[in-house]
Amino acid sequence: MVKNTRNSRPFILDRVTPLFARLGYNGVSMRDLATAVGVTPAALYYHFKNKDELYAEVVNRVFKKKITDATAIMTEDEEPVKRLETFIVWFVRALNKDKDFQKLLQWVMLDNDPKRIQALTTNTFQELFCAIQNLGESFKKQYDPHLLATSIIGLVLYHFESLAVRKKMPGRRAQHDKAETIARHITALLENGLLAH
Amino acid sequence: MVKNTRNSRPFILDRVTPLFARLGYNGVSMRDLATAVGVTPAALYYHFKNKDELYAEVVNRVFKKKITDATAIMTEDEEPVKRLETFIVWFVRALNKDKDFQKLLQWVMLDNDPKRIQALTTNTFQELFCAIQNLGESFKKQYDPHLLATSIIGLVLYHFESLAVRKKMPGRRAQHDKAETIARHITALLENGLLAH
DNA sequence: GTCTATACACAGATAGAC
DNA sequence: GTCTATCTGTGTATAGAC
Repeated sequence: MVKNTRNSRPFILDRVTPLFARLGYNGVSMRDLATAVGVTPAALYYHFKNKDELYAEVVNRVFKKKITDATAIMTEDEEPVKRLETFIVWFVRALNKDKDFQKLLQWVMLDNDPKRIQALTTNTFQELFCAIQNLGESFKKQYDPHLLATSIIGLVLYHFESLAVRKKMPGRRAQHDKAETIARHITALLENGLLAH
Repeated sequence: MVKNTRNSRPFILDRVTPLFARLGYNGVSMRDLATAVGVTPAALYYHFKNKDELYAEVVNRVFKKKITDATAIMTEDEEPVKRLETFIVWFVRALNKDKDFQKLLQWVMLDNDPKRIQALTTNTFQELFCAIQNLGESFKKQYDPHLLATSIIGLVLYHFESLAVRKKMPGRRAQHDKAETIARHITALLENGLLAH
């Protein structure tokens, strides 16, 4: 029987996600998290076995829906160029809108636990990565699919990963933050390259 | 007067760098670091004011020389295409060879301290970033220099940031780890794009 | 210059009252 | 379902012996 629906699992995850996203697993304590939820640490342990499980649920919840959406886009029955463009626009928008998603993606890449990496890869990323690889193959034989998929993802991601540093750079303008501007730049560069005439 | 030269500052930094690189600032304790050096925590506090200073020195030392080398390459008196290619080869090789450099670069991007970000940006990254921006401008007017510089860096970096996850992906081959292969792929993609005929 | 010993705050986690 | 109280380990950091 639920005594206080405000503090059930989804509510806790909502409150806790931004903290993990900003400071990482080792950057926050159960006390910090409890404070953010508005309860005591003991209450957290009623709902989640330990800190690890809480973190895993946060990451899972944030990624699951996004990746499903993305995979749907990638397997649509469109011509390759169109599919690539749709994906880039979706990816840029998702990263721009959901900062927690973007940050957690960054933290997850630095994780050292082989089990967590394995789980995340096979359960979450694999399907999308393969879809991007397949898309890449439909362009030209000259590019290795694995390397091409990596390049595409990195090209998009880094515009957000580097934000804190780039903000301090000379030549920086407000328009560089707009999702549409970034998406258009990436698409053009990826399709035409630097030396197109 | 130096009693034990084995444990002076450079020696400590050497021993401590891989730990910070692998686990991040919050992932290691002064006890861990002292053990890696082969001394007690108290000895560490004789050489460094606190953990913050130790970390700052590690990051600074690892980045300083690399960035100087890179900036030299970027300001050489060569034609743009050649300069870009040289830079990419250098960058890929540096990331491939020095895993600590690569990992610290990743950790630094997740730092939340405005002071540390500011210091690192102006003292370390700015010069190189501007050089890449300038190089980008010599290609075509159609690409925004700031966005283009970001794209080039991200294109290279992500091949290394994503390594742990990509290792578990189907379609992965040993050649994808070779610096030359990665550099050639990135250069080709960047210059010609996906739709070149 | 490095040690032993230790202070003291804070970490994750649990027991048991309500 | 959430609390108070608390255990135990580990965190950063220092004092003072050698």
